[in-house]
Amino acid sequence: MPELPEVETIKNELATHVIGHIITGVTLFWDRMLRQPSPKQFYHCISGKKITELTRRGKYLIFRLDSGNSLVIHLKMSGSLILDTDMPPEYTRAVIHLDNGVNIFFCDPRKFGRISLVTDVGNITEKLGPEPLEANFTVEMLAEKLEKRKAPLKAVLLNQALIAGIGNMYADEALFAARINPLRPAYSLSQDEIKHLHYAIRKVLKDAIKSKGASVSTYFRPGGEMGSAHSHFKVAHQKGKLCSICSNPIERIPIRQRGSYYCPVCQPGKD
DNA sequence: CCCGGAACCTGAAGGC
DNA sequence: TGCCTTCAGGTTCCGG
Repeated sequence: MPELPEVETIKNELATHVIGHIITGVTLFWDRMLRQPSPKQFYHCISGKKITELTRRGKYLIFRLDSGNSLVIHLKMSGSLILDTDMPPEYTRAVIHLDNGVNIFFCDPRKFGRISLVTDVGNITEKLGPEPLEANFTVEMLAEKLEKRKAPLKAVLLNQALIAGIGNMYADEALFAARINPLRPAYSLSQDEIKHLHYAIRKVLKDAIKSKGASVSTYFRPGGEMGSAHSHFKVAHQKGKLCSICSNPIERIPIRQRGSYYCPVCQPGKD
C-alpha cells in the first residue's frame, strides 16, 4: 500500500514525464473519486494548465499548476499511477492526458483513492504532522508527540496529524527495529526508547525509498515495475515466519482493526 | 482534546 | 466446485 516511501518513489519516477508539460484533459471513469470541485469546474480549470512542480507531503502527491491551483492525489490503499501503456490497465478509474503524448492511468481496484483540485494546498497539508525525513523532525519533537498519549504506540504512529507518511507496514517495521511492543501506551516510552524509535522510523523509511517501495499487494511503480522493500521486511506481513534475531515466530494481532506484526520475544510487552 | 469504532470499497484467499 | 466469510488498510466521520 502506498505509504511515504511508495509515494516518494512515484513522485521521483513521474517527475521527468510531467514537469513542464501541459494537461490537455482528464478523463474520469468514476466520478466519486473527485473530491472537489464539481466535475464541470474541474475539467474547465485543469485543461491547458502546465505542471510546474511535483511534490509530496505525507502520502499526498501534489501537482502544482501554472494557474496557481494544485492537483492533489491520494492513492489510499490500492491506488497506483501507471505511465502510458497501449491498453488502459485493469481498474483504471481516471486518466490524465499530457501534451507530450503521455497518459497517466490512475488505477485503483478499491476506489478509495481521491483527486482534488484546490487553490490552496495548505488547507490539506496544514492538518499533517512533520515530515519524518526532514531535519526539523527531531528526537525532542517525537517525544513531544508521544507525551500524554495513552493510545497504543502503533495507533499513534499511524496518526497523520502527529507524523506524516507512516502507514501500517512501516509502523510495524520501525517498532521492530526499535524493539518496542506496538501495544505500549505512547506516553510510557523512556527517553532512550524514543531515541531508538526516532532513528528506526527514519532508517526504515530511507531504506524503503532506496528499494523503490514495497509491492506487497497492488503497488506498482509508474513504469509498471514492482518495488523491493517488502523483501527486506522483518515483521510486516511475516506472520509465522521466524524472527531474524531470535528465531521465534512472528505474530499478528489486531490493533485498531489493523493487522499488526511483531516479534513477541524481541518486542516484549505487558501481555 | 483524546480515544475507539464504523464506513467507504472490491478482490483475493481460506474454510467447509 | 461453489458459496460464504474474512482479510487487506488510509482516511474521515461520529459518538463517548
